[in-house]
Amino acid sequence: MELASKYDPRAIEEKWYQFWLDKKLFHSEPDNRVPYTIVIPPPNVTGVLHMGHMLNNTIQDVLVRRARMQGKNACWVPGTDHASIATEAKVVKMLAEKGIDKRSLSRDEFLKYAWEWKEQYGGIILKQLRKLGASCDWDRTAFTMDDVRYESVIRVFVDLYNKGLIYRGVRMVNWDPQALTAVSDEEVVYKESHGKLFYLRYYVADNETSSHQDSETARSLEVSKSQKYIVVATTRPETIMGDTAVCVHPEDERYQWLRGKKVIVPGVGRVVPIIMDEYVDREFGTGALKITPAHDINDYNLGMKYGLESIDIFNDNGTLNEHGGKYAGMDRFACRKAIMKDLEEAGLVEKTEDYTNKVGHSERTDAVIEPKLSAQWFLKMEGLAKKALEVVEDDTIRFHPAKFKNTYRHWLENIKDWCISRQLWWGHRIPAWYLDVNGRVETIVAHNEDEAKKIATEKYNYTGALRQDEDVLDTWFSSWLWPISLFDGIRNPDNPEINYYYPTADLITAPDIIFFWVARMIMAGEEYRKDVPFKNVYFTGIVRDKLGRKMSKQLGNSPDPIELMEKYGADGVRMGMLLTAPAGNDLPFDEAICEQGRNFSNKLWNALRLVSGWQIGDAQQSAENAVAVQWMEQRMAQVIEEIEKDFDQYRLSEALMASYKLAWDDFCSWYLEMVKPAYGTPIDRETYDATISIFSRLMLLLHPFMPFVTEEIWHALQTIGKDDEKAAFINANFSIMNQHMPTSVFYDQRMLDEFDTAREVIAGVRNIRNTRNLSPKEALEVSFIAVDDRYRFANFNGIVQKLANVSAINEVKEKPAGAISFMVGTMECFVPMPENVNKDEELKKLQDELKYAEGFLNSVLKKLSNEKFVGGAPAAVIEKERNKQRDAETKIAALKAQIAALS
RNA sequence: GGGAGUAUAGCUCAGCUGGUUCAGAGCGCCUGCCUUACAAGCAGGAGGUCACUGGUUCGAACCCUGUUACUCCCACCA
Repeated sequence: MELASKYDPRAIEEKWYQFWLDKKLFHSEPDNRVPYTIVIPPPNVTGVLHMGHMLNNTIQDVLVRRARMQGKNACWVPGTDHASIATEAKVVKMLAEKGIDKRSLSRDEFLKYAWEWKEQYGGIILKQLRKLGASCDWDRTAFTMDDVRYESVIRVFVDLYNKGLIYRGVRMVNWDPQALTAVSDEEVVYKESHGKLFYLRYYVADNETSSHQDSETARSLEVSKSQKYIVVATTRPETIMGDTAVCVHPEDERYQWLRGKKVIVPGVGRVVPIIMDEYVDREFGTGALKITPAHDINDYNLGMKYGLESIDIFNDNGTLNEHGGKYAGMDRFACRKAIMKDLEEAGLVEKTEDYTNKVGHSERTDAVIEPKLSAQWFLKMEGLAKKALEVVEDDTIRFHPAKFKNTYRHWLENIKDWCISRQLWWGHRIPAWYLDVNGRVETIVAHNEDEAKKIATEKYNYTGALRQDEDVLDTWFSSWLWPISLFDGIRNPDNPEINYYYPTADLITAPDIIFFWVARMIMAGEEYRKDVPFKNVYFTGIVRDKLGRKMSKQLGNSPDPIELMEKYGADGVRMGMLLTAPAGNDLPFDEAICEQGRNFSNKLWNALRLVSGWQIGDAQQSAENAVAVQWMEQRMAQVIEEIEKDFDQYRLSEALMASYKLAWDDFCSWYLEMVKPAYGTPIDRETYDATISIFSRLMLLLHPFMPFVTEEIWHALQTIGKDDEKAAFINANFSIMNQHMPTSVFYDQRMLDEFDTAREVIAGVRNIRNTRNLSPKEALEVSFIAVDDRYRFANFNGIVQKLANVSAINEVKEKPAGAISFMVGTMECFVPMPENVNKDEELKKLQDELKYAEGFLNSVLKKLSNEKFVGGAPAAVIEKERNKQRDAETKIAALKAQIAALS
């Protein structure tokens, strides 16, 4: 059968993926083999594949495929994440486009829309992963909100609550007054904004009784201009209604006189204490800070520390509430203007400056974020963090690259309790119910409403309606259970699956979620399995564009992965990504590198074309071919050893590069050229079989990286020249996927060294041809003087003759007259060519070489004459230096002789 | 502001325990080739003061000091 000269991945990739699915080759069930488990970092259920996924999943697939071929029971579990914030935002937007306001819907109505959305768009990304060749066990596909996972989350919440690790508390959240929801820190974007810095006078209240006076009296005090005051700088004068203290640095000499005093909030008349705390930056403004505990996170912390009152002056929509006094009902920004006007008039403003600072805006609505106190659920971190840190510190879990240990440690040592509630509807609703008993609100945490009702009856003798908490859990509160919940290890902690597959082997993820996800999975693992969730964490880099910018939708600098795969083939794109992606390094993505991958597929394809065209003759194997096969075997064993080492250290790009060079350079450029029969002549059976075998094993080595082209070629090689057996072979489930990965074996280093010499001789001859414009068809002669057995290459004589088109190779004692020379180690090689020798050129070349050799010898001699070196360096090192000396001396003598002969 | 990291060829990176002729690889570039598998190819070649500075050592790309530049993470200044 004729093969096209260009490899076309499209049909081939589709064919084999379907084949693998049909034969259920990705499916895993517990058995006697060693398990190798990877759980996918679940992408957002409504997301689409981007370059980050491509990288991440390619790496997972490489590891899984390799493990499978190593005879392990490989199981890669796919799934998606409900991604509460992102998904809810998308649904809200979709509804808005239809003219539906989320606030007009009931929770159930909204969730119905959300589920519809999920059914429609959910899982697109998993389909896309198939194009990439991902060998996931699709039968196990999970979703963080499917029944098993939902129930697992609820159980864990109840369990942790009962253990006293979950509590409800008040915390400052980022409030979006437009969307009327709290948003996470990640959804706040800080923007430079030009505002003003207002300097306000806070008069000292001398009369101690003034703190109990009504505001009328206070206001009359305030107009008494004879009194002293302190000036406070603020960007947000509208919040002074919530001021409950003024803070200065305890060592600030300017304000020592205020120690223990009280001041009057301008325009408000409230008398508040002066407090002293080192938090204050003396350099900023006037070194005095007004404290508004309800509306600033730092003020809130100081308020807690000094037991200050917290006065919330805003409504949820950003207008002032009843605490705003005359400004009540006014928008916060309108209020800012109004209040400044009033203060100016009252003479309470010292000055106003232009000021640029960063103001948090909501990523979604662009509204200015208002810090707001609200009740939230928290998970205590202390005990969990301690264990999670230990297992990484003692290398029970290894990070690749290890530098991320530092980041991890730093975070865990400064960890705060985890706020696990979110004011959203899409997610796992918090299983807490409230009831009023004798005017008090009681909380019941239960697995479901029925259980809650039962508890209400038993504990409080209450049979009325229960009110469930409106919030849902942070998305990470389900993903942290992922390695356990995927195998139902929360609900059924002793089931055969969890016992077999857990702990998983490797986790492949991006470093930006080391805290959100990695650390928390480790905590959950320790808490619910008393064991780590994985043994290695491979941190991928971030995919950037050529200019080093992060890929993003806004910039439009992200190529569409599907289009890329159509252009270069999935194998080409996989290889392109892996070649530039050492662990933990950012990856400046350039389409050109996928081209390299495509070219490589094509190279392999053409090697198949070559081999499949060979006719087999009756001749005995020639000595040259026998040597070629032997050498290729040695070389392959050597590279396999390298590859194994690379994989052990998770250096995937190095492993791929080594395989690439083995296939392209050693196999195609050298080996195939060595054994390739002349046009029209057959090849001997022995060499042919060896070539098929080597080629096949090469495909095995490459298969984890380039699954499609290797399966195609491997199949072709097994059935080459046996068209009638092809169908049966395919039906028999034979796949490269379940072949055994070649392992390293002993190899003969001397043979490899000898070939290197031969290769240099070949290169030397080719170079002479090249520089002198000699046709490759014109056979040349080579002679050499070998003073050192290390540089003999007798076994490769025939090969040198074939590849360099040399008619004869002679060992000589003296340099032949009229020859061009070159050196390989200490061996002098000559190509007799009297008519072509340019004496001056030759002389210059030789003299340059001599100069270098002499310089080199000098440095070696210097070392060897240094007593401290001879005394201090290891014997092996000294021996090496002696060898260098001998080699250099030999070479210098040879060069001098040549120079003498020429001149 | 706190923490971590990086700096080697035009680009992206290796260089492991300081010691081979150590200054490497891939891509790119240059030259010559449509040589019966492959121009998505073949052969050959040029490219670097290992950021800078001082030190340790018989010996430094590698260890230490400082400087500079960049990157990332965390916190965020009224």
